[in-house]
Amino acid sequence: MAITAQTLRQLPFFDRLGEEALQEITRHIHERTFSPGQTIVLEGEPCQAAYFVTGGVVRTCRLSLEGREQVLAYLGPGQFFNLVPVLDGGPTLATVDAVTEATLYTIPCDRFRWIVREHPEVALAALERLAAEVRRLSDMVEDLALHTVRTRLARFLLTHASTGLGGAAEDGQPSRRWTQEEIATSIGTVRDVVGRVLRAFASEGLIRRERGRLVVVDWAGLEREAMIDG
Amino acid sequence: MAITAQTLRQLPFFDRLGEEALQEITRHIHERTFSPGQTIVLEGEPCQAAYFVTGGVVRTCRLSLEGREQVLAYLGPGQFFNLVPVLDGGPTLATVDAVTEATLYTIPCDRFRWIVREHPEVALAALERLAAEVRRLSDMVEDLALHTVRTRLARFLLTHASTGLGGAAEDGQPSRRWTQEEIATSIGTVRDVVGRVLRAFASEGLIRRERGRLVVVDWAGLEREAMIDG
DNA sequence: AAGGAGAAGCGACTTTTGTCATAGACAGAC
DNA sequence: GTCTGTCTATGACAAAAGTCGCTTCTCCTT
Repeated sequence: MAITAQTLRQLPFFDRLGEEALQEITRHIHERTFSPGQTIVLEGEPCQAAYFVTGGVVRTCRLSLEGREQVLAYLGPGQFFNLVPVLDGGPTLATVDAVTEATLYTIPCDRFRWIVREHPEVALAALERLAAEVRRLSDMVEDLALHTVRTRLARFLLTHASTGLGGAAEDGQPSRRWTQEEIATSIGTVRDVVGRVLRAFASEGLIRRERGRLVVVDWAGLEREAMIDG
Repeated sequence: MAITAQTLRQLPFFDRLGEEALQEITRHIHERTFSPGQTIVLEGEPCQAAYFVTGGVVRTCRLSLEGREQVLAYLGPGQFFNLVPVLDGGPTLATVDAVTEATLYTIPCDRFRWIVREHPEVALAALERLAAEVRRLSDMVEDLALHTVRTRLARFLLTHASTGLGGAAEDGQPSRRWTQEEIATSIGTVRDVVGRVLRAFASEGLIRRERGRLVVVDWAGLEREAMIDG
């Protein structure tokens, strides 16, 4: 598929640019496709390019020497990664791999830096995005440092299950189906512990588990576990 | 002390601005002083202003309902806080209080936003700063999610003790003296545990403890505990 | 329909972390 | 000096988190 100024304009970052600028940028963008599980960039490597997700889902994560991993974010269409290393020229911040089949637009590092310098609108868009990132990460730090796995799991359930979690939810929202392993790497623990706490929640009547799906039964109760306000 | 274009120019963010712009900005900046322990901004409040530290040390932290706290950063002269809420207009991200007597320059929110929009140099400086912040926070998340207290404490010692920790270090660097409580809130645990692990390190000959000061004895050994590389 | 791979269930056990209670050490205030 | 408040030492204990081993379930492939 050809990359045109039209397709570019649909992305954040570029939605406020003029026609000529878009034309110019178009020449430096390439589209790449990755299959599930494939690694896109590796933590610690020198920064090569900036990436836009245009289709599918990718995740950024950190891994420890013992093989445990911590997911920093799941990213879908319209979202961006590698912004930090592109801006500061440092090594890649986290490993990114494709969760589903994913298509990405890539822009070489120096080219993107040039765009940011030449087009204040883009710089402002980048600021917004980084600010959001700082917010998210601060919340993660607080969660990990100050709350138990039980609390973190309750919060995860509240934010990821509208009414049911996994498969098509009852309200029609086809929310993603999460494995215990995925939940574990999102909230900073291991699969077994997630399973144990889910069992506890189920036996306390907070959630129901049917055919591998999780359904929130007692929303208020879960909120209590999540210690929303006080 | 009057705030002049000269004093402003010594700060990051403004060091690349022209004379007239600085003059203009000067009119909107106020200086305030805080005494140790005093709260400067409170997490969750609507954003009032952007702050520059010009003297002393402040810290940003999050607190839990149980009274535990997690320090996100210690900031000294030349450093900035409240950048995120100023940019995105959201609530204040973390509580900030003065560690020592501290003097700050404050710029009203909307005024700073205006400066960022009008002066791309400032926007770029802000990008740099946010990028650094994202890096730091990502590291914290990894540490908290994937490493034990023992490992985190070893890392803390390595990064905060050039050769000795607390009081004037042997190499002349008058590195700050840390209480166990402060260490605990920095690495996401509680005082008692820090004390316990320090005792362990001491009995294993990794550090020495003299008159309330900590001295790294076996740097390589500590690096092993910190799991630097593999 | 059988086989297999990935996911989940579950119990026993270990380690790590957090809590509590109490005592000592030390520095500065008066 | 004595007092007082902050910091530290230390052990006993409780709770949370992580590890292991093995079973069971499900869905997909052949």
